[in-house]
Amino acid sequence: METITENQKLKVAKKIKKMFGHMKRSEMEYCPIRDVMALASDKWSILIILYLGYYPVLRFNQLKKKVYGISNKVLSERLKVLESDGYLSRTLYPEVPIRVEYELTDFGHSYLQKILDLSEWVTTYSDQIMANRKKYANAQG
Amino acid sequence: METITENQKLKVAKKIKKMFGHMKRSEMEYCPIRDVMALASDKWSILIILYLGYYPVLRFNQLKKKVYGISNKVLSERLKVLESDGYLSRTLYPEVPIRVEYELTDFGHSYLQKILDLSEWVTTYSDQIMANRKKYANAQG
DNA sequence: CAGAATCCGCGAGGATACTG
DNA sequence: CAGTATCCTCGCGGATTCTG
Repeated sequence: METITENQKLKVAKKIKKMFGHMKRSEMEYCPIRDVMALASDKWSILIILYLGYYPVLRFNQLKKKVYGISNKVLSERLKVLESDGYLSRTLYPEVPIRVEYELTDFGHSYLQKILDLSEWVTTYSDQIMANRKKYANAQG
Repeated sequence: METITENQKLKVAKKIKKMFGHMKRSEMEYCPIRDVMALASDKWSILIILYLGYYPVLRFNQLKKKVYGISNKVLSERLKVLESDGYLSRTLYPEVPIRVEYELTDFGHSYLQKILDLSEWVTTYSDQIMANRKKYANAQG
């Protein structure tokens, strides 16, 4: 683990102040950043976005198979939210039977890249985290 | 919104394959990345980490005041998890009355920087997301 | 096929009181 | 002061059935 200098810590503090400093404590509850993140950072949404990043376009039931274990209800809910926020597009083909295709928007792709960045970071440190967890568990008995 | 090229999309797909391709679908449920993320990306944990990034060291009740609205139970739970995973350190001073201080580890600082990166991205696009949301809501009636 | 509707369980999280 | 211990509720998410 590379050590973080005092200077870097100061920079971070400054950045936090810039980003959140203008907010009152009671407003932090409704912080737009958390609001935005909350809707697209849950377990199912991330999986949906990952699969749509891997397979360019997927239909409802295809997604349901890929996103192992998700229910109809939750899948359609998440898709609505993700469409509403602009992460993906929904295209309906009025054939018989009906066909609906989902794919990431440019915005969705942009988000996906951020997620992958974070995932890489997590991957780098996950062993260390697991070790920490074990050590802590043993220390607690 | 800058357009994303087909080439970039391919790169992303490749990266996804590299990171997740070796996993079976049923294993995605227990993906270590999601496991790690889940514990440190919830609403309260992020606030705790943010405040500890801004104030170098805080005691239990100080945190409780800063992290507006959190309950005793949840705060102590989150602190345990975050300590267990190595994001922060807990130092107990056996005075009377007792004193306990929390502060970020280097690892926690590293995570904080990732969070801030993501926040900056969200900030850049939050207006657009809100606009999308409104447009979608109106379209649905 | 792509969802909507309904019902239900359970577990995270809140409020409060208590303790070393 | 720094947390436990309890109790309770409320809403997410799962399973199933139904429909255009």
